[in-house]
Amino acid sequence: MHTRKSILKRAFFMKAPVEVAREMLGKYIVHIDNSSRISGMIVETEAYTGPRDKASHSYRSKKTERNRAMYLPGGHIYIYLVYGMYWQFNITVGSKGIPQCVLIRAVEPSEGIDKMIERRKTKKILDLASGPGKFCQAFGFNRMFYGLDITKPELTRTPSKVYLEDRGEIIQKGQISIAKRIGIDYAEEWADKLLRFYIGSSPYVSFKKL
DNA sequence: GTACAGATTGAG
DNA sequence: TCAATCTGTACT
Repeated sequence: MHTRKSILKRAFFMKAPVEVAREMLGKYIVHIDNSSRISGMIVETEAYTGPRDKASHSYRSKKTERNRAMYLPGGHIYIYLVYGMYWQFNITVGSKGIPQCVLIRAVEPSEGIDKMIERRKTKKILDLASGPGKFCQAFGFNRMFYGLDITKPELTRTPSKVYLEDRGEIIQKGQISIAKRIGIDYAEEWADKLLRFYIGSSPYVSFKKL
């Protein structure tokens, strides 16, 4: 059977964060630059649902120099530094002016594994992208990617192209595990909401158990 | 201006 | 268990 690869378009991201977070599982994130082509299957995501969400940088519609990309239409990159050293890669979701996004927390490496090993300084495939900071390091994502539109890679003027691709992987509903988000204990009642999604059988997720 | 916590990670 | 180290916020 033949499956066609297709780049995910704007419409894919113009939905509720929870819906997009679930549908991103099984999709491939691709980064092409001058020297390499890197890709992997997304196996873990988190939804950040907007101004009411106490865990979100856009809680109470806050707008700062750091988070202004959250207000872009669905399909743009919101990337920021945490703990002074690790990048976190989000994709905006929904309409312009509504600050929602999905965080990519873990990826199963596919193409460019040698390059990932070089950047991550480990040969353990399970450690290459099994966490949001690890994933960014493996893929070479940093502030240069801030605000890029991943639905129009052909228009990108930077040397790098980034997009999500559907390669025909089917993730059944029963394969998706749901849990609390990681590292947001300060978010009171929002800390307990089940907004993390991952492929339960994947060894490439950031935490092996709940 | 100072102080401090954070959507994490790897070493000890 | 802890420290690395940048950004935003709440103070002085």
